[in-house]
Amino acid sequence: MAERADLGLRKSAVLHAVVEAYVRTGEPVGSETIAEHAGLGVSSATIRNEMAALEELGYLRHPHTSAGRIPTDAGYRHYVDTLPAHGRLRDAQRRAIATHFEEAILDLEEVLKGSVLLLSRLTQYAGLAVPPGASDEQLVRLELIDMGPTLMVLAIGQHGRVDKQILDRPDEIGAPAVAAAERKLRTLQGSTYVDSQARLLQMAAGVSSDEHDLLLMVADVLRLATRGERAAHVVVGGASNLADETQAWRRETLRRLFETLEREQEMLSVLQDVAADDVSVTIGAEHPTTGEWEASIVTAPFRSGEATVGTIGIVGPTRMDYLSAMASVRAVAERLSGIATELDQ
Amino acid sequence: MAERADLGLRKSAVLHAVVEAYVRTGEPVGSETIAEHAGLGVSSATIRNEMAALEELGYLRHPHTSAGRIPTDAGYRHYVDTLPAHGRLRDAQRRAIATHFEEAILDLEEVLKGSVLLLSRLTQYAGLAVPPGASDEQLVRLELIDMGPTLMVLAIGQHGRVDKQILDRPDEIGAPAVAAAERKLRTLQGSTYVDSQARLLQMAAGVSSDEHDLLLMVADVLRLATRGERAAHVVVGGASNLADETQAWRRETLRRLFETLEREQEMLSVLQDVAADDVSVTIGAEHPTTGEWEASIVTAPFRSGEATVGTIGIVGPTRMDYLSAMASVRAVAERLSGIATELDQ
DNA sequence: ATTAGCACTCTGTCGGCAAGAGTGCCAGCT
DNA sequence: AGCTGGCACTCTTGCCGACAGAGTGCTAAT
Repeated sequence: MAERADLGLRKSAVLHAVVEAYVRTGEPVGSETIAEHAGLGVSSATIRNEMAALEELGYLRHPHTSAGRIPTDAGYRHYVDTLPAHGRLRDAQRRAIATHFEEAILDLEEVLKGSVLLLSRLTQYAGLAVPPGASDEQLVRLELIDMGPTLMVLAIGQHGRVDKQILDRPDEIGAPAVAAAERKLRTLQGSTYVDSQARLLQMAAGVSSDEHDLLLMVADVLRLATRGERAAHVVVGGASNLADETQAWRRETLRRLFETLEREQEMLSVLQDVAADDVSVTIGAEHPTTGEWEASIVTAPFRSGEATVGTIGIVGPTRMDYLSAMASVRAVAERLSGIATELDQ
Repeated sequence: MAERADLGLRKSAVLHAVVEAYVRTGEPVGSETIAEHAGLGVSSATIRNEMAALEELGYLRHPHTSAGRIPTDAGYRHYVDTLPAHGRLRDAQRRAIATHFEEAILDLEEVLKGSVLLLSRLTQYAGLAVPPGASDEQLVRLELIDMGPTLMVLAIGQHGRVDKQILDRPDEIGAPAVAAAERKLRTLQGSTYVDSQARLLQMAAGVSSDEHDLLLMVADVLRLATRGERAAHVVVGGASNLADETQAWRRETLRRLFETLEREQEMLSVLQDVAADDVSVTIGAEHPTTGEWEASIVTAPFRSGEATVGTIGIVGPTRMDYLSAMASVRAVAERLSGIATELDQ
């Protein structure tokens, strides 16, 4: 962020004006426009000089000799980093959020689905969320259900999460081994997912090979529920907004974007890369994946008490209304923190 | 299908040739092309006459005076209805299907997700599926779990389906009522979803108002699991294929298509409208929704024994390779029938 | 340091024109 | 009676050149 100081007040103001005009119109913006509407009290020639300097610094670029300027990813970055204050929501948006969170809260997973859709409506981009893992949640149930040819591991958490996994049942494992394992599992009800996982590994050490295998499988289900592949899936909503014709994506880019949105694994790793302590913005080529999409991601963590438990945000074109997107994401994340904290009482 | 006879062999052959050429190239096809490549042994002038007649009948249309012909929805319909035989899969496709179904089958829901992706890869369109409801499945578990401020209804079916619903717990319902309801629920384990539902309604008649409400809520969870909104959700996969640039959709149409694909309810009702006993094709304006999309849907039911339990298929542009799509959908549906039947033993 | 002025460059659009594709129809042939 | 070759006609597409418009970059003056 050394550039911020280097840039000087007026250059910064010009950059802001260019970003805002370009985001609004989608057209490259010329010096005249800025001179007239940005209220800087200087002529277009001066703006031209500033713009040339900003281009030299890598914040703006030129589609061709005689077109206006477009912000580069670095330009958007500087813009975002120097936004004077938190964006304000429009009244309608504020009301939409208030209304949305009026309903009774029962199931955090459902709330997240709804919140992602809410964000997609507020911003006209696509909403994303990573739900909490179950680490510190207590197990209300942990069962191994004998379903004949298969076994089902069933874990229910204190806040209503249900994880199931159907396992192939190796022929050599008989009902007694299952029953024995099942008895051990019952003793874990009431402890947390992480503790249970550890205790399962201990238990598995001192038992018959059949039972040993079963306990390890159960431990694995808990592992998946606490983090990683299965439990921490990604909730996507309102992706169709991205196909809107006002978004300037080429067809091929759009296809790749949708393709990745379908792959939970990949989305998860991207979101883990970009997540931060506060509202965080990742612009275009700042991350390989968003670079490929010519897209930006705005995320914010939500917390239960002090601990970050999940992430929510949006993905949209680099030509994004960052101020409004950040305000919406921040507002929704705050509400979610409230809900998550309350549910964890 | 009266038109089929009316049409005459040669007209039909011309229509087939036009459809196939258009599907292959995406360009309006002229009489010359057909005369040269369709092997009908007549001149282009004759083809022109036939084409004019087909246009008169509403099977072909003309983008403008001097362009080739494009099939109308009715043209595709006739083409599909008069396809001489079942399409054959290419060896690579056959192998892809065989490989895909080699894995151990544990969970029908997982199998469906995989099958939908398989179909989307085989056809380059988007895969769709409606999973079975639970009507005749037996309940392995039916529980009402007291989670403090909320209650969770949990139903587990014999084939591994898990339905949960978190309920708001009205203040006036105390632990005794929950425990009493819970005892009644246990007696239902082993009966089918539909039977249990009926018996719950009977039970609810003769008990205290608190318990009455609880039992009705549980019955409602079972109702949703057997049909309708919640249980019979729609599995979608490979939707990004539809954004491929070779598909001629306008941006706005594409957006609407994606938007609807996100709405399970709407998709479900569309799929229920178009489903039939065998491989079924719905072309463009034959259904309001597919009409709006300029798309076609190919579906086939899959069965357990004799009973149809679910639907699988694809959605793609009306300019679709119907023969190959039908062959793929048929092949996958047959495999699924095998799996569903086996799981139901 | 700023600005007015101006030459320059590049895009986008429009009209015209030629080539090409494909039709529709007619007259003659089998 | 049905098919076909021939031909005029129509419409699209691509291309060219011209032109207006937008916006820049530079220079000289303040």
